Amino acid sequence: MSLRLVFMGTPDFAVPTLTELMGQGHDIAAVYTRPPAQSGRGLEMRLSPVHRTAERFGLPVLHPKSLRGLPEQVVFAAHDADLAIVVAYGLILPKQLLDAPPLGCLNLHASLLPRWRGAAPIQRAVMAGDSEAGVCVMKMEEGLDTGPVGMVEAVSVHPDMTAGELHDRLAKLGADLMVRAVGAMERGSLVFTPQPAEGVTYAAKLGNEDSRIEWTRSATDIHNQIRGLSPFPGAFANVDLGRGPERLKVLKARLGSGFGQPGTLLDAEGTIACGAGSVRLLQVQRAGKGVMAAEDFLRGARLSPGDQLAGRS
RNA sequence: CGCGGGGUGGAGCAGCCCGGUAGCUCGUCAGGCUCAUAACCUGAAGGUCAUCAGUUCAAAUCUGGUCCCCGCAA
Repeated sequence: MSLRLVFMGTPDFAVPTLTELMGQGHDIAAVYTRPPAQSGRGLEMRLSPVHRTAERFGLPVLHPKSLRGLPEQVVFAAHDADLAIVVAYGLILPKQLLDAPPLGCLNLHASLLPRWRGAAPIQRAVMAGDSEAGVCVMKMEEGLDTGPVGMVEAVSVHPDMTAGELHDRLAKLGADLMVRAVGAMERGSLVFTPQPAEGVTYAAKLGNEDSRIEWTRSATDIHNQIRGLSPFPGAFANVDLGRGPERLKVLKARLGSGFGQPGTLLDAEGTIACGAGSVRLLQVQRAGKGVMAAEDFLRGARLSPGDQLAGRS
């Protein structure tokens, strides 16, 4: 009545799927995740979210650095799984491994394929201002997110929705979708449809420059950038409050109504002029400080309408 | 020991370098003005300046320890 699975995943996004599959009573032979790494303040070794979840369930956890080597493939084959479930794992699966389970490998991807193949589909979708997003379950092949799609679920994206909100929504929806897909797989009733050749886009990994706010861009672009990067890693602007440039993360904003010289504070409510239009800050965070409402920031920063965020000059 | 910022009335900050009456912008409460108000005027309450120890006649301010929060980097 249940399948023998191998689960492969790393970040928070993958956790609900693992939890749901457990809840369905599937036999999870092993959980693969990225190896613990030094991260965070103090560079402590940290386990991935999936790693911690798997340990809580008492599941065996494997975290090889790579799956290319023959020994790893032998270990993988020895799990004798019917099917492998891959959700934001972060390692490339070589062909031998993809072919190992009788039912193959299913991947949960957070976009409406073929749009946004790749590393950061949720953020890229929001940053691009997409009004629709979703999750897909596809059968994995060698190419990057190119496999035929078995199930899709779409959601509309509200104009002020953040990537974080969409992420949580899709993680839950995706978990549900994957459970249904696995069930259908078990009954042999899951039909895969090749991805259309049209409409392919790639969601490149987020780089440092992606999070810098350039006030000369249009208000819409900036607003999309802000919500696409919220709450992590956060879009930021360099501001000068009299002690040299410092980082101001903008976690939440909405489109404003004024206009003016890009980068100028227009009113006491925190409206900043952009290249076209303006955005009104709602929630910000100064370097070293906690998240605060824009009005609190303005009070402490002693800025007044007409000031340039980046400083005089 | 990766680099760095910070903990000051309910909120956000200043004061610290050059020790000696607790300040600013708000919020709260009371009263006033007003047809009315989130506006304006007047007044009030509210702080062991994270914590422990040290230096000193005197510490928010200098020194050392501890706890907590956060930015960068990864």
